[in-house]
Amino acid sequence: MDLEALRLTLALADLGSITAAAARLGLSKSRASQRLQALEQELGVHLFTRTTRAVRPTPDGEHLIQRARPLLAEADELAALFQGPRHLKGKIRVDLPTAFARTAVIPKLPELLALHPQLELELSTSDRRVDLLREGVDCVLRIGPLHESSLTAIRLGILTMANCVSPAYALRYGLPRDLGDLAQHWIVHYSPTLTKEEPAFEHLEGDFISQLPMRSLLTVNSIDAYRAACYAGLGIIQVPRYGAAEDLAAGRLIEVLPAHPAAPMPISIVHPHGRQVPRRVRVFMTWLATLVEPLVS
Amino acid sequence: MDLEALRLTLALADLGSITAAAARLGLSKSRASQRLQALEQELGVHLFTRTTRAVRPTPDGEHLIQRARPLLAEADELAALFQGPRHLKGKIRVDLPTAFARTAVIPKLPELLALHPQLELELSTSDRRVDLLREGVDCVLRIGPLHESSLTAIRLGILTMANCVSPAYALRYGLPRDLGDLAQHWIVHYSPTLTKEEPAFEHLEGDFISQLPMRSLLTVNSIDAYRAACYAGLGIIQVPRYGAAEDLAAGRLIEVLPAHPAAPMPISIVHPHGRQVPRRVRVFMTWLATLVEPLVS
DNA sequence: ACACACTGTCCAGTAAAACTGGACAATCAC
DNA sequence: GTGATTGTCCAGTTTTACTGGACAGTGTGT
Repeated sequence: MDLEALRLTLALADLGSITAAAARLGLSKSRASQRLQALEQELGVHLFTRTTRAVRPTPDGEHLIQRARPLLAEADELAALFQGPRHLKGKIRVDLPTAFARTAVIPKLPELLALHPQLELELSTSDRRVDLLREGVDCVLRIGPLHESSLTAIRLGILTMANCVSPAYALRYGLPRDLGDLAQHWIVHYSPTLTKEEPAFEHLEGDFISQLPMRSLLTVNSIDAYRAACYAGLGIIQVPRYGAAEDLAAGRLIEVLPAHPAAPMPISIVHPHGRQVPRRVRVFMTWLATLVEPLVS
Repeated sequence: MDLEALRLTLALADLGSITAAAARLGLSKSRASQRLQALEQELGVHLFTRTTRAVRPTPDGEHLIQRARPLLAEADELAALFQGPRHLKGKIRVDLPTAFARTAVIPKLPELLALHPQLELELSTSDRRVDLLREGVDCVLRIGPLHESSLTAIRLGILTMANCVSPAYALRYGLPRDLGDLAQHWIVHYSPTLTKEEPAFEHLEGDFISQLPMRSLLTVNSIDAYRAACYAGLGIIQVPRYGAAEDLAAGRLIEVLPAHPAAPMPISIVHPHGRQVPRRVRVFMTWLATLVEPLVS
């Protein structure tokens, strides 16, 4: 069963003539007749009684028509979803992780805004969980595991992790050679909610995630503070490799225990719109995804 | 946009692999790849980010998937409507005009019931309006104009009319030669509701319907009484030609004023089921329609 | 009553897809 | 590294979609 056949059926019901229906759909009346017969044979029922003067639906035809009409309307709407005006307009409210916004998104923003001059963007950066619905945000980029909710999540990929220390730290404490050395080392404790979790070194043990408890000098709840603590030589941090790559190359950070990275972090877009996503938001999300793509494995 | 492409999209989303999706749909992976690219080009967006190891939907792809899923489910349901078990079973309650049931339907019933041994038919015959919903009737055949309502009506065609008298009438009053003669004649007054309408001779005046008031000896509210009155020589009756054909041929009735027939009567099936018509009812309606077909113009 | 215009169907041939199998570079597992 | 597997590309082949014209049947207009 194909949509074109249904379209023909509806045109036929509306116009009451194969010739007219064929003309509306832009095909020859021979073909229209053929397709109708093919559909009837496929379904095993007669859909229209045909005299030379009128084409009238049978009861079966009538039922097909009644159910096909909303179906086709929905299909057309779906097709129309992806073609609209060339330029976007309106306001989009977005929330991004601080570091990611600064390094990956904001530098590319001028291109997007130049493409869509009527677009207004309201970009907040935070690492805390944002109540999308309450704050009226259109979409957020989330790094880390997702908590299931009524929101729609789209996984963009995963970020591989790296364990890093600063040269100042290496000078004072040395570099760990294996997991056993970690008992003599310090980790910077990242705890978004500042709750009671114990500081630990997370690493992959085959396919499983292990937590190795460690000493910690400092607990922080923001990514910026996390990295700043590392620069200051306060301990090991575990961060996405993409964000550390530049610092590693420049020698501002040193990777340790490369054989024991933390579990890779999923990176996702989350949005509160159900399936009726405004076009401008959809396009923005697509654009965001293209920015993320080169960073993920 | 075609349903198969959407089906591929869904399979792709479920399985995360072009090879696997192609296998599920029973086509080569080359073709699956081609079709995906064709769809992406048609919509003008990338639907999946493809690495050699994983195929993941983009935000656009995710939206398409979410909306395509119910669409396809509905399409499948629609296709399934017309194929079911070969035999029908269950009870069908039908109401037919008395004369039509006796002459056209009941003689053919054995064939239908032989075809579907599990089918129970409850056939009531009446000419009054039946409250389908209250009485739990599955469908009725209605001859005459329809009153719009919440019920679904399917027009099967129109019945051409004939004006008839009995030989007894002709003997006593003679035959009218033209409309002017009717002042000297009698008509049998058919009034389903026995209300205050005046007896009249209905006839076509070009494309318009004219009512010519006439004298009447008797008013009846059932088709059987209507015809009986005519046989008894009480006046002219206006009936569908198909029902009178046999009597006319046998000389039991005589056609008068053949150039001035009453307005042709639409004949329709009316049923209270919305768009969810049980299969047995649908098949019965189709069967009924095939019976009606040779009788209508 | 007659020719006429027009209906839907049938029947060739033709153009256009749908589809396939195999080759290929890229990538992950071992 | 090596091998298996991924998605894509590229030929050729099969299948289908489609067309124009012929046809019988049927209302319309004169």
